[in-house]
Amino acid sequence: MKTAGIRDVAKMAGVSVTTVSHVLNETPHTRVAEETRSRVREAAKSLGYGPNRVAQALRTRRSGLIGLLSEEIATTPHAGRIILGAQEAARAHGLTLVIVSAERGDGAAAHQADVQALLDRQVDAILYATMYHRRITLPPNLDAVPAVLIDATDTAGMLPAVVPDEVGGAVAAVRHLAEAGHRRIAFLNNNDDVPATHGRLAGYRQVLAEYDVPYDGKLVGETVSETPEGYELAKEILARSAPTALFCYNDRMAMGAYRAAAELSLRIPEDLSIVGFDNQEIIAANLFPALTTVALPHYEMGSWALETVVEMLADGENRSDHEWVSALLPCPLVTRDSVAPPREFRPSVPT
Amino acid sequence: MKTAGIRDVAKMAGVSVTTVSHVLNETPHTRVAEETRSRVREAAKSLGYGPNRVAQALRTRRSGLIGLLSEEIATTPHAGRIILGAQEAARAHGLTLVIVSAERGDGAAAHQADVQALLDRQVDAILYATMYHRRITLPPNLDAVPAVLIDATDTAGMLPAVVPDEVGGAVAAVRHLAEAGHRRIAFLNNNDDVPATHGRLAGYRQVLAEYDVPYDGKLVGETVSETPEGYELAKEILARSAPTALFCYNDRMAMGAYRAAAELSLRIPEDLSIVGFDNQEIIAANLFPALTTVALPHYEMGSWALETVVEMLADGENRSDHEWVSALLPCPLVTRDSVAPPREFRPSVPT
DNA sequence: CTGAAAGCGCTTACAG
DNA sequence: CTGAAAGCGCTTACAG
Repeated sequence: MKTAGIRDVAKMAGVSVTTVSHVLNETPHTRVAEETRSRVREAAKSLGYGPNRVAQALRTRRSGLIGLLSEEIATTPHAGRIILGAQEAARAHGLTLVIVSAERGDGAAAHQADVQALLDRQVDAILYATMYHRRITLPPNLDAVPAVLIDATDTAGMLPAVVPDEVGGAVAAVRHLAEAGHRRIAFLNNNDDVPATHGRLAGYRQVLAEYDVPYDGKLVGETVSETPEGYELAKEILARSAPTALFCYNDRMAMGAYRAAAELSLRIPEDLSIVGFDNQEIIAANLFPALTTVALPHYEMGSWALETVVEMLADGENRSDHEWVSALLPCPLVTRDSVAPPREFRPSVPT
Repeated sequence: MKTAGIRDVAKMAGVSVTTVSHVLNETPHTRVAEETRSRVREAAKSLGYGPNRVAQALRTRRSGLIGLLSEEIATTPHAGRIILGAQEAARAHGLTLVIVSAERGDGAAAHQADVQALLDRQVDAILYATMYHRRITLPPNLDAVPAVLIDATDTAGMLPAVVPDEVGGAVAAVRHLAEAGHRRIAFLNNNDDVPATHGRLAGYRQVLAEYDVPYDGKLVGETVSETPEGYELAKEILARSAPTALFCYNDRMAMGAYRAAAELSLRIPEDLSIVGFDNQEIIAANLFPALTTVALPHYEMGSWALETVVEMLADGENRSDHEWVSALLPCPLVTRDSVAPPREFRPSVPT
């Protein structure tokens, strides 16, 4: 039971394979009698014919394959959402995603072999994703096809890149707190030298400036972004500076802050408001009260990257890679139940 | 700057393309002078030649592509781990994974189009994964190539399938509790009609029997496996039956149970031991105390499926799909800090 | 309006 | 030990 080929369709319709190809592909500038067209289409359908994409690829030098190289596919749902965004966009263009999950670490050399494997597969383009927003050095062979970076920028700045707007996300979070009336807002930051750390701090300071509240170093702390450390840091800052709200570097840290609050008998959000970052659903939605946080646009980055690569493929002759514009995608605030006005601002109307 | 082809290598080495093909592929039963071989290899290396896999695929009728159809890629890290397991096994065999994320739901008809797209791509085999362990109806065109089911079994039982050993996982969890001395162990179950629900209950009962403790319906409750409901259910059972330990259907439910315990001023694990299921790292490792739970073997299911499909491909002539054996993969217990002996069993040695 | 033929880059009997 | 040639299933100038 081998599957039907174009020759079978031609035979059945009583035409040449040339004609079959033309009608099935709707080749422009080709006159084929309408009657012939429908004969061909019927034959194709009744044979369940689908063109062999491998043969097409060899002939047209377009494989319709897009390579996605992603670090750390397994650890968080983040990579999954990038994949989903890219995959759905790919499907809309008749493209197929081929995935290779690279070793962790920015070993450009290590990734070179993965890129080569993709290149041998004749992928039309490559999406290169890291597990969190950072600057990387690219494997040199990545220049063989159009490529875009996801959640990363390259140190040489040669490739279009799509990254989350860390500053904007932090602004949304802190402004949300400020609008609720908070002025003593602590920031529990991470201490890595990554864009998220700097960007979120910048957003925090920007909102402070907007509201004319002076930056107070005692309200800001740094630690590795893990829950136990988040707990320690939250306890320390809560004890030291009595903030009415906490802006946490990420949801895991917020989880630690929840515990610190509970230990100090601070109710959330009545006594203390908390905003996180990342929108890790499984944490944010399941914490009690559910955590208001900022979402990272992984799905959107995946689809943006795919769409961009499609444009590059269409317009490849006219521009070189670095002339393509990069994107800063918004990090929307996801409102749940962890924010309320501070005690002193609370209107005296009982709920 | 087009990439080198086999012809370029042949020219450079001063041999025919036939010879190049033979030495690079190490075709068995082919005598080629060692001196010629090294000339060819040097030429290939200096040109950076890698065979065009598309052309190879067309010629050999083996694409080296394995399709992975997965529902719900984005929601949990589960799919990511399946992908990773399959991808790493694929790489070891020189195979490449192509991913399509299917619509949620078991619409065999909807998935048929996705399978067809994979088939048009000439994938050698298909891995068909669902987002959680369940029984499904297969799209009819899935029989065109070797296929294996991941985390699912098909109602017709035609395909090899790899699923987690739900019973065994529950046994490990409950036995762990029993070994610590617990006898009043509550089970907070899910109320869906899925294998996990039935399997985990069976495992629970099995351990009870082992320890000669009679099954007590009052210690078992069902709810949808979400945190708020888990909280309600835990509170109810804790109040009603005073268990010394809780076995939770999954980690999210355990998260609700933690809150119930806190509200009742029950310390974990001193006053109450809790075991979860799923090992959702981000919850289990970040809860306080860290949650002892049972891991689902997603990575292992991915690699098992890939390896099986490779065997089917190698031995395809001799057996039909349904003669291949399915697998029940172990769900190992991951010990963290949420289990201790019950009060009455505690040795009087202070820690 | 339709078709014969070349060729994409390989592999593989087959011949020598 | 090595090579000439056919062919995988398509698309695409080109001719008629």
